[in-house]
Amino acid sequence: MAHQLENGLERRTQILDAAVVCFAKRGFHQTSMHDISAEAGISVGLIYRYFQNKDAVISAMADRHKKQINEILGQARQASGLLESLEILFTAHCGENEPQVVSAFVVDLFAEASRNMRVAELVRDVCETTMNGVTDLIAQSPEAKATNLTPREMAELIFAVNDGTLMRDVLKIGPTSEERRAQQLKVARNLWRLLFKKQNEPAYA
Amino acid sequence: MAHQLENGLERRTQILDAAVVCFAKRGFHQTSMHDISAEAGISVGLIYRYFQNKDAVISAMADRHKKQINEILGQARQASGLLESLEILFTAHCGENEPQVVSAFVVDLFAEASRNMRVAELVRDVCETTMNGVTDLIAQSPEAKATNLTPREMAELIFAVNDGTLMRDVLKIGPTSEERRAQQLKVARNLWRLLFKKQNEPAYA
Amino acid sequence: MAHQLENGLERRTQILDAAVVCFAKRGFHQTSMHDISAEAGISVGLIYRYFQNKDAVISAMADRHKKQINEILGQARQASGLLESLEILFTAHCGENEPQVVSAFVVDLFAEASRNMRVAELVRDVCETTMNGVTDLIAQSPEAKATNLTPREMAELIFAVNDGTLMRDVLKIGPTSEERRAQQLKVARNLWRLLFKKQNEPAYA
Amino acid sequence: MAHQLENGLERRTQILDAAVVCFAKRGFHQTSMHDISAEAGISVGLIYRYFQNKDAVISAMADRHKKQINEILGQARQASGLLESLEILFTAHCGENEPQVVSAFVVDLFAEASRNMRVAELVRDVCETTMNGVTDLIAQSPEAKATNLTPREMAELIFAVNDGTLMRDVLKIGPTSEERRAQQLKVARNLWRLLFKKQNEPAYA
DNA sequence: AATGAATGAGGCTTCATTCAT
DNA sequence: CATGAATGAAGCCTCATTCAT
Repeated sequence: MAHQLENGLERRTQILDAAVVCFAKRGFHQTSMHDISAEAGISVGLIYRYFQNKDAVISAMADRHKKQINEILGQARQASGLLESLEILFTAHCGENEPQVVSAFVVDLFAEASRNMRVAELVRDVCETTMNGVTDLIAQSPEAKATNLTPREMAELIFAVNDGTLMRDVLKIGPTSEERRAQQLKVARNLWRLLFKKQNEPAYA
Repeated sequence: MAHQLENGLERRTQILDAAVVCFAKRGFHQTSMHDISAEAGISVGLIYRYFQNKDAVISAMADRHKKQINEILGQARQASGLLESLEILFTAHCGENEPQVVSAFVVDLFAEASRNMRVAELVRDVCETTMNGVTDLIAQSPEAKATNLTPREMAELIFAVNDGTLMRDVLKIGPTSEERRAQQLKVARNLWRLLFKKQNEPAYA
Repeated sequence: MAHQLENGLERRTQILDAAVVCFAKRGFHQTSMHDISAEAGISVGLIYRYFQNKDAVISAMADRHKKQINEILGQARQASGLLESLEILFTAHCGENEPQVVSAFVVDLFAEASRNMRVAELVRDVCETTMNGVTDLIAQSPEAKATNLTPREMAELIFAVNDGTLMRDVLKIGPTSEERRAQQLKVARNLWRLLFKKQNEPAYA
Repeated sequence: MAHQLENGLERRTQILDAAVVCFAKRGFHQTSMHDISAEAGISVGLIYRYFQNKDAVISAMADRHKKQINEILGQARQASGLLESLEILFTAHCGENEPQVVSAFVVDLFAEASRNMRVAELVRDVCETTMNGVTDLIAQSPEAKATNLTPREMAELIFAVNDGTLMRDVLKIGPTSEERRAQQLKVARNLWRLLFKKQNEPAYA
């Protein structure tokens, strides 16, 4: 029984892993169920044992995305300083080889959210949760500069920059992905520098 | 002949007007040619007289988007101050009744850019052109604060915020669209305030 | 415009003609849309211009069946005597070469009626209309024997026999279809003889 | 071994019991093997241990139907009079709570017979056996009126009415199933009255 | 120039059947 | 004996595209 549940979860994971590859490559609605099954190395029919239909796969992907983001938020909370937290959050979508979050997929997710209520709710929830989490981190941090901005407003700026960077990432501007990521991080850091002192920077400096 | 060209242009415009409505509502790939023809009040076949195929319609949309953004950039350049310029650029996607730029469409456009080279090139071009334009505006402006940031870096931050805001806009968070727009503008202004002095603010203050 | 309507009707008729052949041969649910299109000599997609889906084809078939039966009832009403009327009604489903009503199709129609409300209503309506029609014919006819049966009861018996004969017809019992039909007619006539005098038979005989 | 055969028979019965429920509800070809397994409370695979394939289930159902009808014919033969015999036969398909014969299933069976030789033979056999049985009963009965009809012809009429009634039964005309059954029985009795004297009715009356 | 009927490939989904456990 | 995961063929339906009128 436990074995079956395990198997069920593994299959779902296997399918979602295949799906995210396809979705990132071709988008939700240009990806056929056959594409997913081929990528997963299973038959089409098997997908339907684990997901009611294609929409359910999309919703499950959105759901998994939410969980991944929440995990990353958890990691960010445990970082030793605000800037490190922000870096963890920011870097989520540009991890070395296999980014935990694939920009093309996320942009598609937002596009889908504008038409698919189920997805919209999930994405909204992600946004609110992370926004609140970061607002708290900022509020508890001694590093805020005197900018006349509330922690909430700072968080809003930070996420606007993160999301904008993510959105532009799909354009693949820049020679290599490494350079692109470095460039993106520099932009974000420029904002952080406007908002926060370095952790080890003395307050009076 | 001139008349026919006129007609041709009008037809193309009519079709693209219909297409953007459909694309924003349903996305590129869930919009059928029939949807567009119905929205335009013409027959399906007629679309093929003015566009080679559906992809050509999408490309033409991207092209038109590029022109619209360039127009807005032109307006921004003629504004009397940097902040006004930025506001013109920012407000492009949340004009009162009929926004010149519809967020759901733009997010779809970016999603499409990640798969469609022709679209990717157009969008990249838009980004570079506007980025350069704004960098110039900043460089020529006396309003920059001493932030250790180059005009380019400031422009990067500004566009990251603009795009991030656009992307989140599709989530329709906020009770009314007016309130949503007001909130979005506040976020952007918070960044501008970090970067620039008010136009009439004396330099020595 | 009239031409298009004509065409529309012709196409529908063409499709329904093909459908009834397939339905009689294989049954509603073993007939594929491809079967119908092949029989009609058109493409699958074209069927969907004239019918919303397969169920709509089935419903339309039921509807057409209803109209055909009503036509036959009309002919029966204009016959010169009760027995001739009954013969017209009875013979409807065993016309010489191309029976107006194909027994296998009708049995399927009844089977479908037990699961498909739309079809059930149509079939019920056919039954009631014809039953009422024959009841009237009997009531107005001088040929009824003194059997203590009301016209309605006679009609009920007559239709029970007609339908039972139709149902058994699908078993193809009997060497040739001609002999089968002759045999079926004999059974029906045996009932009629129990109920009615011959038209030219004097009442006192 | 005996135990296994027993088990085998029980399993087959269990499966056929489930199948007839599904078949009556949805028809042969809209019933999936999964439907049957779910109704029987067993796994899909198990059905294939007892039946070669779906067609074999259908054939077995037809076979069982034949046996049930033969049983009913046996009961009818042991009745004390012709009319009672006929009533037993007629009532078979409208037994109080769980009719021994479900009309929707039988109509489907006839529909199937028109395409499936194996089923057709079984149904033909049922028809002939019962027809012969009733012909004999009539021949041996003193209750026949002087109608100039042979026992065979009477049997034909009786079965035509029985089958016709069965076929119409699927339309569920009439408020309650009790009333419907009462009405159906009245129709059949009207025929019987035309053909036979009451059992205790003196011959000279 | 304009229509919309027609095509047919391709996508989503179901389901009979098999087979490893 | 029993399960149910797995397969893949086949069915329904949509839609980009063409073409006769």
